[in-house]
Amino acid sequence: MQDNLSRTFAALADPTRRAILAQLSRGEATVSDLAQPFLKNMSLPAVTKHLKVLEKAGLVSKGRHAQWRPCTLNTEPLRDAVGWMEQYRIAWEEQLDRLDAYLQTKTKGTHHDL
Amino acid sequence: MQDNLSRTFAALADPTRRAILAQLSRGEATVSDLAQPFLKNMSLPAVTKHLKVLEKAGLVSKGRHAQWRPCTLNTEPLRDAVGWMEQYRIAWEEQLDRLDAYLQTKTKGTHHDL
DNA sequence: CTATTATTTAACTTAGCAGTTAATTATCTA
DNA sequence: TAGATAATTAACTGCTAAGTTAAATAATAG
Repeated sequence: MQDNLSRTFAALADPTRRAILAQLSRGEATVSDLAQPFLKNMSLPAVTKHLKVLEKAGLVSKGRHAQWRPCTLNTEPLRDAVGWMEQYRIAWEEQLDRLDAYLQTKTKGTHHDL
Repeated sequence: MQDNLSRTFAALADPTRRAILAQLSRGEATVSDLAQPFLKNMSLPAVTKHLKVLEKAGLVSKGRHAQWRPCTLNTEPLRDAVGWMEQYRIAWEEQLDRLDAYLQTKTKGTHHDL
């Protein structure tokens, strides 16, 4: 996976990783804090691996404090991803307009107007 | 890959597929239209597969016109993806604020103010 | 029916991801 | 130093994704 944008989207393409980011958006957390909600379903090394994917995408930074590794959210890649999607805003607003127009012509011929 | 959001992000995690979407945002195109920019680097079946990934994510719809399959962009999954990211807007605006504050304290002590 | 164009499917290879358990490293505390 | 806690690394498995070439299907045109 060559480029940053691909790495970011790939990192987001997993519900566990998205949940980790959601948790980090509420503040710093250690690896075991982050792992705790998942330990019924997966092992700690699995969470470590997910964090590594998020780190490589630049979405998470890991610090050191004694034996803990406090993690923080880094939003810059998210901004880049949204930025890439913004280029489609025109296209999707057109689609909403078409839907709008369609719904209007649809109601025009029925008894539901008014 | 269970859920729609994961499928959408996974579909976006490839530069070829993003380029296909970019082309479709400029209007309807057939499979060979879409494939043409890539045929130096990959085969036509490879493009067919990429399109299938985009279809399964709901990002592309394929019609029929004689032997051609005209493809169109479907932006709804993109809206969902942006919607998911919006929940981090608060977090990332805080980051911008912190950066801002940092830059201000940094300039305060230098000769660069004014 | 045959040939041509557009696209897909089949069968296969290669590589990487997500998970596991067991062992290792890092750090603090007694 | 020994033991406990936090986290990572190693080695392995199973699955899926991305690409290939060759064959099959869909539709048109002669």
